[in-house]
Amino acid sequence: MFIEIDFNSDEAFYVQLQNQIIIGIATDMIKEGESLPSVRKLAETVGINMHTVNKAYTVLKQEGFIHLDRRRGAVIAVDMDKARDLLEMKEQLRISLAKGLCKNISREEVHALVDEILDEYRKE
Amino acid sequence: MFIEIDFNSDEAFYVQLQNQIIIGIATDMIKEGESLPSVRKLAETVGINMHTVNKAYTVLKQEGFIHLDRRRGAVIAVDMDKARDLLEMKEQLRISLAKGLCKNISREEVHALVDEILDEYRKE
DNA sequence: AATTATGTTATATTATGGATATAACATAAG
DNA sequence: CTTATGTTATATCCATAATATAACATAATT
Repeated sequence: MFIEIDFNSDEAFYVQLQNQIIIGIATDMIKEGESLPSVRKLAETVGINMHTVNKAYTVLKQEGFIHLDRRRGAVIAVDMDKARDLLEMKEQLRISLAKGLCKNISREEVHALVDEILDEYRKE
Repeated sequence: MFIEIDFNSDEAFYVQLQNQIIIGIATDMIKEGESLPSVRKLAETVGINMHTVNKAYTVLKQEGFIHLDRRRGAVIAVDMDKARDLLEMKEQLRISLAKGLCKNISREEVHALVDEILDEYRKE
């Protein structure tokens, strides 16, 4: 299992789960159609409460990354809607780019950073 | 004053202040060397408590956007350290780009989004 | 010199959200 | 029939956000 909780982080446990699962999907460590462990199993293996895992799964479902059904568990099923997804990413980038502008980070440097990160994800 | 609190937002008041001030700096609405209102004045004009403004200012100081001194108030003074600032932005971009990968947003589309946002900031 | 405004610190209270602990339920799998 | 599953329901504990007062030292103003 590629999921691990940092108990010293100030990030909420359920957010850590979310992010690691999303990175897992992005890097093909877990693929469309495959299942995540049950809420109880994952809770046990990473050492946190069942309800915390359940919350992460619920949010991931709402954001269109997984589909929950009783037979197959938490199945990776990415919901796509280009217009909506682009708008969402735009919102997420706004503050970071404003900070970058303040700090004199150029457009080219941002592009380079984006390429770096995408390359890292593609190689893993 | 370009700062306004959305009392219905789920974002913390002090985070709203932070972000709006950062955007204010990025868009040159407030320039290096100029001062923000005192914690008490800003608190009164936007309708929140003094300590909430103080927290926002304290965080902005720690992140290197303003400098607090007793004579001139909260002065815009952006601290730059390219290596550190680039690393910080990289961390901030990681999750958003992972989400984008899951949703099949291409490198070119991300670059276009970045350009869009930067253009918006530059025109204001 | 006295007053005012400032950032700063301290304490206390309330509300909200994160995390945990049990428990129970309907349903699907074994 | 038993087990495991997602789901729902309470309840408690703790940290954080926000507010309310209060006080203090220092700088600016009068």
